Amino acid sequence: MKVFRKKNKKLSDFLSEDVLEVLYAAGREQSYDDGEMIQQRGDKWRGISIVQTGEAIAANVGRDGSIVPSALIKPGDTFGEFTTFLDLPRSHTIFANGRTKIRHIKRDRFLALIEAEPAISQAMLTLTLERNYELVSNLDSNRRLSLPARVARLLIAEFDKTEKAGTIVCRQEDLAFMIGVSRVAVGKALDKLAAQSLIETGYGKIHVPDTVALKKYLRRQDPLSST
Amino acid sequence: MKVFRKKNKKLSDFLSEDVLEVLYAAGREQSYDDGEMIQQRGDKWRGISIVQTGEAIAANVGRDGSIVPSALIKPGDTFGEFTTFLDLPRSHTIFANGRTKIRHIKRDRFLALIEAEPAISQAMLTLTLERNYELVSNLDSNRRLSLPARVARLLIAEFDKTEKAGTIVCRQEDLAFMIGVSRVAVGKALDKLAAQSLIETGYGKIHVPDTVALKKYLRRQDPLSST
DNA sequence: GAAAGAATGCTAAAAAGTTACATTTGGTGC
DNA sequence: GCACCAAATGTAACTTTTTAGCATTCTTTC
Repeated sequence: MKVFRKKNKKLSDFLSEDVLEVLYAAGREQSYDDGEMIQQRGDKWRGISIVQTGEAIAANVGRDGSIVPSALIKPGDTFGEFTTFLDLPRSHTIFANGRTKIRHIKRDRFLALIEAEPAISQAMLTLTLERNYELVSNLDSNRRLSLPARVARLLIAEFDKTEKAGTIVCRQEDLAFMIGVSRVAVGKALDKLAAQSLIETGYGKIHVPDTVALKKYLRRQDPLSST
Repeated sequence: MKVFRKKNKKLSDFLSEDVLEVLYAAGREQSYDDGEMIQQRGDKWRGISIVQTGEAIAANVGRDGSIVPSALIKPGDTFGEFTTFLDLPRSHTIFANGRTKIRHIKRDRFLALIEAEPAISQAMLTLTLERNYELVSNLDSNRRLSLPARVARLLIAEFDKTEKAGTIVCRQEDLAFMIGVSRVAVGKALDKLAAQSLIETGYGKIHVPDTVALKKYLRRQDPLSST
């Protein structure tokens, strides 16, 4: 399964080298083999973890026992905030995707650290607000927009602002998962977009001949959209 | 329209009297009459606002121009975080609901303040993470659960943990709005719950004779649910 | 206690989404 | 290059939800 790249900012974008070093020094680095479990949903271990090299996949177990990946965690990304600040157990099971090194910082140690270095909690606050905003605007779009528009929104997000055209390599099933509907529904939505020549579908890929036109289409559907 | 109460924590739950005083002193108090507009979607004014007395309603403008309330902001609640930390324009239009006093703190002033008082950004971080967690678990439920189960979940959230039974005063339309479906669909879902004697519907109210039974029903539908 | 307004109930048709199964596509080994 | 297999997409029947209209029931108020 393809997990779409998150283009989000990271802690390291907000912290100076000095602070980062202090932060890293507070943790214990651990290596994981490809596929190895890093944490399990429900685990009580509390603290912040930072991916150093490699990547990890956060997943949930579906009702039928199948494993449903939900996010790709890349170098510089953190997880464990809920356990550290909200006293909640781990909400996802996380696996290493390829050989991966992760730095774990114990809760108490981390809390002491942000006491000493206020920049850390401010950086985390900014990141969390960003994520929050993203969640809210997704929720909002999903309410107001038709499925073709939501698909268009997702496709647009995969392009950099300046790209005029391009091909996205992904299966319809991946899009379906991200949006939270069935593959068939996505297929129909893609048909509708294709009927307006906004996209061209292929086997395992989708070509967008004119990103500007697609954005214009989305704006027509969603006047409030600022994206 | 009834807007469901948020039972969330507030900044004041995390900050000492001293810090709170400093925070309040940094702002300028402003009074609003009932219905007066406090901010408008798109406004560029940056800073944090804290409700002191009264309450405010955050709303969005629907596609048809109708005003759709989306949250009730109560004393102690804050808004404006996105504008302060993410450089985004105001995402909602906010009206005073009854005579309301609000303390506005300018962005630069606020940033200087959290530099001096790290406890503030840490408190905000905790609050934001909490909200984040709520959003994620909602998103998740909505994906996996049938409509009756989602309705049940919403009803359960209205009770305190200890309450064994009770009546919720709300229109089906309010439930529909919160879940994001039509009133008719909610009506049918309520019928299904009523058929299992989990609830009793009334005019503008819903009675839950046994919250434990309702929770049990929800858990049956959603094994992952911890709520 | 009648009238007006508010909320729910009901119906039917259309739209959107799901499930299960069929077909097409692209790679692999020979 | 061809036969085959797995992966990805397409199709069709079915279910859920929406929309929209009107009917009914409940509450408040005069």
